[in-house]
Order: sequence, then C-alpha cells, then structure tokens
Amino acid sequence: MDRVFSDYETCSQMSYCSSDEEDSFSMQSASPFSSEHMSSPAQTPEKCQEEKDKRKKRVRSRVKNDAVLHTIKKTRRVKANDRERNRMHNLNSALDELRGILPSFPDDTKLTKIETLRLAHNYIWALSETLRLADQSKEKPLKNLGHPAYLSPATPPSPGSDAESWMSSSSPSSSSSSSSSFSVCTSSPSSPAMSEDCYYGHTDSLFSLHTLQQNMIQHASSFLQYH
DNA sequence: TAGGCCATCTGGTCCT
DNA sequence: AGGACCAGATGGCCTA
Repeated sequence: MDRVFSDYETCSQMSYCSSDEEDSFSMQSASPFSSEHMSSPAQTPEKCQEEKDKRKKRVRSRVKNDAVLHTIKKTRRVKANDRERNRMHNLNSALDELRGILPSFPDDTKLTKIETLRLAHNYIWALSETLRLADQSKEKPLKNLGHPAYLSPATPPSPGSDAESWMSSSSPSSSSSSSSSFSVCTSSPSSPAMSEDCYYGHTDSLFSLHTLQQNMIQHASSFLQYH
C-alpha cells in the first residue's frame, strides 16, 4: 500500500501539467519532455495549479479505493478462515462421534483420523458378516458360530484385494506406527476378511477383527434369542 | 532429531 | 456473489 502511494506521488510530480487522463498517468505516457507538454503556452499558472490539485484528489481517491478493496479482501479472507476452521471442527466432532461408536479400544489411546476411518470400514464389514452369519444360523446351531469355519469371507477375494496386496496397501502407520498395535485391523481398503492378521490377530494385538466378530456374533445371537 | 499427526491459513474451484 | 469444499504449505507438538 505504501509502495502504491509513493508511486502515485512520484508520478504526479513527474507529469507536470499533463493531460488529465488517469490511465496515462505514468512515466511513459506523461513524460514532461514530450512535445505535447513542451507546447502548452495557453496554460496559466493558476490553471496549472488547478490541474495539479484535481490530480492529487484523484490519486488520493484511488489510494483510498485500494485501501478499501484491501480491507474488504482481508475481511473476506478472515471470514473464510473462520468458516474453514468451523468446518474442520465439525468434521473432527463427527470423527469423535465415530470413535465413540466404534468397538472398545484402549481408553488411553486415541485413534488417529485414518485409523478411525479404516476401523469404521472394517467394523461395517464385520457387521455385515454378522448379519450374513446370523442368516446362516437359522439353519445351523448358534453355538458353532464362533468356529473359524463360520468366519470365512462372504465373497471370494476380488482382484487386487488378496491378503498380500491388501497388507501392502495399508497406511504408512500400519506397519511402523507406534500409536496402535491393532492398526493392522484399521488398514483395510476393501476386504478386511482377506487378512489372517485381522482374523487371528498379531500376538500383541489389543484388538482383532476375529475378536470383534465373536463379540458381534454373541450380540447377534442374543438379539436373535430375544427378538 | 526425524517422522507422524494435527490445526490453521490460503488460494483455487465448484455450486447455489 | 458468497459459501462449501479441497489440497498444498507451514509450523507446533509429541514420541521413539
């Protein structure tokens, strides 16, 4: 802003009694040495001063307009930042709600965003499986539901979603992150059932899909008994 | 100290 | 035109 102002000031000094076109208000178009400006014998000192004053007014007006525009821009940006912050807060609140709904995990560890989404994905899949198994259970005894034979995937592995590729496509945090030892089970992009780790869990796993499924099968069983 | 995660800012794009 | 959404940049905090 200061720079703009000083430029205008400089220009107004350079273009002594030039024609009053704002757009030609520059060093190039309003050179004091141009023939046009050399030949102005009709201009009295009073008129010249008048022109100068007019020009100064216009310059001040333009600078003021620039300042107003700048202020408006700044205000809009501040408002946009505020909305964006709010939006992200809402998103985080929704993620917190999701964390609360997801099956129990150690209270002292908070799932990261990506882990929350992946676990939710697996959880939904496991719920679907539970429903499928519940349907099967209508024909078979409920007590057998926990057997691994009942935990086979509902559908065969889709191309690109076998156990190996599934594991290799996990998040960066799934193999090295220290934040969650059950991250393997929060890293499935497509088919959680394809991972044996998620079926039977790592030795130090605090949470596994297998456990989750068994819990849900129990819930589903009691649901079927009482409803 | 490097790396991971996060909040915030910012400019661009799309939508109403 | 203004708001929503998105992705990149940046800096702070934490942990191994």
